[in-house]
Amino acid sequence: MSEAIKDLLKKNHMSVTDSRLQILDMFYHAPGALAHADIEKKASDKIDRVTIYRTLQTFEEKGIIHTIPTADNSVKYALCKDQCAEGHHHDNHVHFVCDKCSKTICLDDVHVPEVKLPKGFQPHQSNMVVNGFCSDCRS
Amino acid sequence: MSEAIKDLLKKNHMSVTDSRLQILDMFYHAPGALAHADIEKKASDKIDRVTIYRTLQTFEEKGIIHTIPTADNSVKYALCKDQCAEGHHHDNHVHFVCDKCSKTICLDDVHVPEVKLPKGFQPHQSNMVVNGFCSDCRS
DNA sequence: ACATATTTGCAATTGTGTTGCAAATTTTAT
DNA sequence: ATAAAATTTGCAACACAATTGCAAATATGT
Repeated sequence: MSEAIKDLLKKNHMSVTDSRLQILDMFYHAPGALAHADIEKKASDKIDRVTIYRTLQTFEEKGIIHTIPTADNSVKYALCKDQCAEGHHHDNHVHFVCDKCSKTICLDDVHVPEVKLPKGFQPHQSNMVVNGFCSDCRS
Repeated sequence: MSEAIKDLLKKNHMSVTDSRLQILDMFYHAPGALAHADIEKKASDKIDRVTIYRTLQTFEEKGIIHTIPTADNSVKYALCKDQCAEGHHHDNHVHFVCDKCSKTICLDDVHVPEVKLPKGFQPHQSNMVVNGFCSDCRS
């Protein structure tokens, strides 16, 4: 099962270690985005807090995961659907945060619409986060 | 000069204090959004860290300022253009963050477009942040 | 299998935000 | 204008999140 994950690490020129395999595996099986705390809790063999921070940072730099700009300023991460270029993300999809179960989901197929900015502004990247009830939680 | 600011405080049933006048004044004269740290630095008569936190929180509850969901998960505040209802914000404008000077600006006239969500998702609120170069910084 | 390079875990440190409480300030009623 | 009541402030202490330096452990390339 973890062969594919190992390959992903190798393809990105990273050493294959237990922590990395375990964390990447979590992302592949998670229902939505993961926060540092989620990973810390779920890790079966305890992984050091610091290692988790460093792993997330490395994954992000390599373009394997991306951070999600939530409205409540908490930090969550999710897999980049298509590999992003190293040091350069290009995922322009909308993110959804459920107000009830607080699951955070990448809507890979919904991409952020363009907006017309006032004169002089030069846009590089747009982020959009929608809050509401997810399909599991709406009554 | 601060008469208008005093009135705003009174209108919202808040005691008129030096810290509040000073902080509100900063917002009225700031070029963009302010972070807690900005206020702490700029305050001429030093205002206690805790007082700043509490003042920002109160202003937000009263609908005088709103938080801005930046992509880097830092917390910034800006004036609500029209008074928001107490405990209920209704500003649906796009925010712009400059990648060079990192000024954060409310684009009051650009409002967040609707997006079509997948089946089952029930949206309540949308936030959009655009990064790029502001009118002062584009070359 | 060994030497080299990378990663990990620990301890210590920094940063951010919160809470309780007494002193100071503001408001309200007189 | 003054005194009592209510609110706000500043300080100390705390809780939690995140970063750094460094030695020990693990992974890689030959």
